[in-house]
Amino acid sequence: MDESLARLVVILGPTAAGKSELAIRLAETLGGEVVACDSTQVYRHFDIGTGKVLPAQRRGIPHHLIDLVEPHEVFTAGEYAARATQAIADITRLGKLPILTAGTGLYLRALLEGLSDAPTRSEELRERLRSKALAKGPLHLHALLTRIDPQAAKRIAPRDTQKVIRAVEIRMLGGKPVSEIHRSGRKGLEGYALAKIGLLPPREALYARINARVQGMIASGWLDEVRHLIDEGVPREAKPFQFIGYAELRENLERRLSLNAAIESIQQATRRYAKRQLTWFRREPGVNWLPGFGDDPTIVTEALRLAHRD
RNA sequence: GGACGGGUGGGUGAGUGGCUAAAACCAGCAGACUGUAAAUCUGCCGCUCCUUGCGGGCUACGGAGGUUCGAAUCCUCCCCCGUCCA
Repeated sequence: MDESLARLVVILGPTAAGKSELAIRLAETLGGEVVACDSTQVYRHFDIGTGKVLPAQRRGIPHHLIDLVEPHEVFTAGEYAARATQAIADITRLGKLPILTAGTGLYLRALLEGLSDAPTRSEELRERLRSKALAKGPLHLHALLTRIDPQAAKRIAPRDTQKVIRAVEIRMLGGKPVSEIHRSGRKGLEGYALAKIGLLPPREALYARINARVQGMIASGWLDEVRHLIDEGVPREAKPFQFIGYAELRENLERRLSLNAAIESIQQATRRYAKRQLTWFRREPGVNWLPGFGDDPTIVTEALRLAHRD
């Protein structure tokens, strides 16, 4: 492999597979720093439920791209890509090895492959479209998209209002059909030799670990965290309150849901999330899949070998 | 011992003679996804066969019989569960 390229290790896999732990181990032995690729960990104050590695557990390894914005702010894949590119360059310049822990497929793709030059989201336009969808039904918006951008409409399910709105937005703000914009420039990350390591524990074991992890989060004060967020006035519409668990626990605090029911529902949502992550990552090219958890010694050994090989 | 109510596919549960392999929901599986992505959305979901078709066969609504051209649905007996009375 090209000696002039800087190395970049990417650890990807479903939630609870042990990405963070593996990243720290690799960082310790290879002289690296961790860069999170996780859409939820960029939010400050939402710590336990998002599975952040807290400073005390980082064993001196710097962690980047965590706690970037306040709960009421909107964060986007494009912004992530820009900041991650910067962080990776900075780490490399210091002579350290950047190690990405990727749970959010879209963010990883935005970073590695880049995004097309499409307009960023416009809250005003979205508000208009959303109320229209509410008044006339989700299919109405799709019909509108079919009129202004038939190609894009064909690729989006009529009821997928979120994606329909995005397509309409691109078409209206960008002045060109979505397909045309997507065909144009897409600048990905360049200049790095990638080592992609995928964690793929057996499904049953993964689910068991997810269940246990949710219990563990509760035991370590997740409810207090949520109570505190509410007391601090974080509005219920704030984006991070959509993350798995936060809505359920708020309901529990409002006495509308028993703790057991909340826990079960969180475990279930997390299992489904893990499945969606696996579906996404399966298509990721060039991944070296390891059949176990990131804290398993044999997996660590394998991962070290893969991280070295370039 | 008596009186009711009930036993349906992995779960909850609708169906009360043919349009029913059996609604709906959940779980599960598979998939899509270029700025909300821990989001949003789609498909499959008894077994099996093939020429993959609104295709064929088999099995299925507690058990065993019966009525009927036809039964998850009606009748008989039995088993189990719940509530109430003794």
